[in-house]
Amino acid sequence: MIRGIKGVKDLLPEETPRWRFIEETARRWADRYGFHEIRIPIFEVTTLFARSIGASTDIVEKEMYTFQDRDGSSLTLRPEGTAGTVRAYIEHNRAAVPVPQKYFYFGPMFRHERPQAGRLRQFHQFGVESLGMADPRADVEVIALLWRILSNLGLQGLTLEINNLGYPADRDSYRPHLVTYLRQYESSLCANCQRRIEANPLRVLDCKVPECRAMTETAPRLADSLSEAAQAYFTGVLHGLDVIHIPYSLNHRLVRGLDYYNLTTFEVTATNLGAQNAVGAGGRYDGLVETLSGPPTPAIGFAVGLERIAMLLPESALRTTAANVVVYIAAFGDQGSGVGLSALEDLRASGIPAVSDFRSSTLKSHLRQADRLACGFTLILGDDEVQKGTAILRNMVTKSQYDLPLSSLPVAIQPLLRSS
RNA sequence: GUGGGUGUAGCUCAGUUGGUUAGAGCGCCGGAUUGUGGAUCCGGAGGUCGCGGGUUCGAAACCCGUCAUCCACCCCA
Repeated sequence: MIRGIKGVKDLLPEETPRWRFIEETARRWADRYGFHEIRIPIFEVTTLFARSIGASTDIVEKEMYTFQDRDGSSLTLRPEGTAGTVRAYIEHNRAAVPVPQKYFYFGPMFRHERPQAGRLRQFHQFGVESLGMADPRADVEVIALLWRILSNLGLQGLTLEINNLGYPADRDSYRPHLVTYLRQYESSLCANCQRRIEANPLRVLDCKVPECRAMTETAPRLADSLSEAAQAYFTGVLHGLDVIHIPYSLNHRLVRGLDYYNLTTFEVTATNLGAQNAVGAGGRYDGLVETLSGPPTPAIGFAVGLERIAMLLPESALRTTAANVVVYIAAFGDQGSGVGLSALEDLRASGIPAVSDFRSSTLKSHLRQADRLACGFTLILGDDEVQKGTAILRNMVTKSQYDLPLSSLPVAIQPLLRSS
């Protein structure tokens, strides 16, 4: 048996309704906030990701699906959506379009990680990117959209955490202070964090090991090294969130894993998600467009993990939207089978959903299938009916039956379906 | 990449210190009802015990290896 690839899942028909519900909700809110859909390729030139995400990040160092094209160039399955979106923004000179460029996207992302609860190798994200506006209200707009979508889906136990990473210059002046502090207590940090002191000291703040947490509790804070401009900007964002009543909590430890973030960063976490508890996250990335050789462009965005949302989505959220009435065609016998095929087609042509199971040859098995398929009505069509030029419509709930003329089936059936 | 758990029927799982023919519930098929579904009753089908080796008179069980899967570390959505 050929199996699917490790960490890559099939979504069977039983689960696609909840995915459609999530996608439709996200689309609806994105539309209300003035974001427009963009569809970008699932693979790009490798250097795009290396330059945007950061060459020393885990994603780029050991998690990308990279392969050689036939001409020898290096391509990579996208591990996230921002890089490609920004590439498209630059390539199509969207900076010249005189309105804010606000995009959203859906799609699969690929990272070679060890699968576990809430983590797959092919997973799906919904994300938005707001390009061109260096205004705290743009941050508020993006965060509000994220919060509205998750709240509207009925997800419970969510927390919005937010932090200010400041400008690159702020972090440059802060980093030596932090490193000096960490060096003092190097021996009591976990092995990982000892390595991080050189590679990425800010990530030590995000470590979950209790000893490291205790150590960093009294570490110098980035917040104290921030420039006035960065502090003023962040104050503007928080004020905006207050004004529109989006609940948040400050988390000075919140450091994102991608290099391109600055100023506002945020993350929504959920209880009941296991170890991978981030549902969605994002932040401002004012330098990225320039890094990729585009014009200076402020920007902010987020991405949410659709698998994680699907895990959290309460069953009650999938309110059974009054399903279409489906007619089951129970056609059997030499003549009934043939007439049944045209009855199916006639109903469908007039907009009535109709199904049948062609394996069934007796009325009994047909009715059983109609029941399993939860069809509201069954059209019984055997040789006797064909002789009389009629068909019997059975209401599967009330069990009442009506004789209908075969010659005008769709017309005769309509009012009976509606009255149910 | 590292660590741990679990692999027995379509599904969820039992299976005694190693001992006859490997079980249950649900599901499936058929009959009671030869043209009327769900409920009930009766009957039936369905298993290379993940795979490969080893120990043993004898292995689903013990040992080694391997694969798959889940969870955690790490990392992240």
